[in-house]
Amino acid sequence: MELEKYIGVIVHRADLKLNNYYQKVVNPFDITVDQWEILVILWEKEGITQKELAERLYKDQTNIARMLFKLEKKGFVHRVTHETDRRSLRVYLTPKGREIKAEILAPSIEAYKKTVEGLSEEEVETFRRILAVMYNNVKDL
Amino acid sequence: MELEKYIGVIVHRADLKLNNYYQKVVNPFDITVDQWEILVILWEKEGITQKELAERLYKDQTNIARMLFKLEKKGFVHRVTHETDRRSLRVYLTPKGREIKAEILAPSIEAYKKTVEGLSEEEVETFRRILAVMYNNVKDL
DNA sequence: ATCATATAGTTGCTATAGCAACTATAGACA
DNA sequence: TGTCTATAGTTGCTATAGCAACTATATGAT
Repeated sequence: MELEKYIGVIVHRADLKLNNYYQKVVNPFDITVDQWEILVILWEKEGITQKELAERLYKDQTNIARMLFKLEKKGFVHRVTHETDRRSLRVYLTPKGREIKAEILAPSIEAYKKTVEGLSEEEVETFRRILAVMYNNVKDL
Repeated sequence: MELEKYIGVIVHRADLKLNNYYQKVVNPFDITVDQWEILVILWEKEGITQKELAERLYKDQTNIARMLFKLEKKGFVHRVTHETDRRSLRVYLTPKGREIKAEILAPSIEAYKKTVEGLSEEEVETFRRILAVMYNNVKDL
């Protein structure tokens, strides 16, 4: 069977190119794409714990911790021990972390538009639906 | 804009899950998914150089070299200096590398079937087409 | 033949992914 | 109170990704 027939192979290749492009979009803000994902969640709601952040982003708690460490070092977030559960850390944005929200929106939307260029809304919706089916097909295997 | 609206985000999540599943499929053979990709190419044609392998797989030559080093260490391939261009290395399979070809085929096809379960052939084709459009949209940006 | 440039591959660095082992704290229960 | 178990987070390890700098060899122009 040819390599390109495997869904995982072509999705992986697309993922790399997409990530590459999105990285260029967020580069001017001195963050990585994954760090940007964290910020998107925090712009919506601050004070959540690392564990909640990991669940929300479907990412490993280990890596969320490391990404937050880098974001903290760069001055975008700070972490505070949870008042009633001293095992947990609540994550908050710094002024610097809040500032870039507005600046990054336009280039983000632009990136989305460029990604789906030449496709109808129906096609994009179809794509989302089929991708979700595949995701659910393999997620617990 | 919501995080899940971004194509890169959902494709990335799907990619991770797919890779995770495929890794479990090839685990019994003591290889990683990316090492399997290299073997698939070599099963079709041996003696190609690292550079050709990288181009064929759309991967970084640096990483191909490192993966080949691991495959060589595990005894699946061996590398021979090109006869007329001593900068190049030709990659060949060892008997061990050739052997697993037949064994790995059935589980691979099974994995493909599980991935596209519940989808018609038309839907899978549509998915491939749209993914290709998105890939081409961002590949040179 | 010589010299400049291009190419194949390697090394080193930083990023995320994911797993196992570990620390510290919480919570339940005798 | 003391103990057992569950949970939040960290550390260490190995994998790929991608970029820059480097070595060695090849090639083209003069």
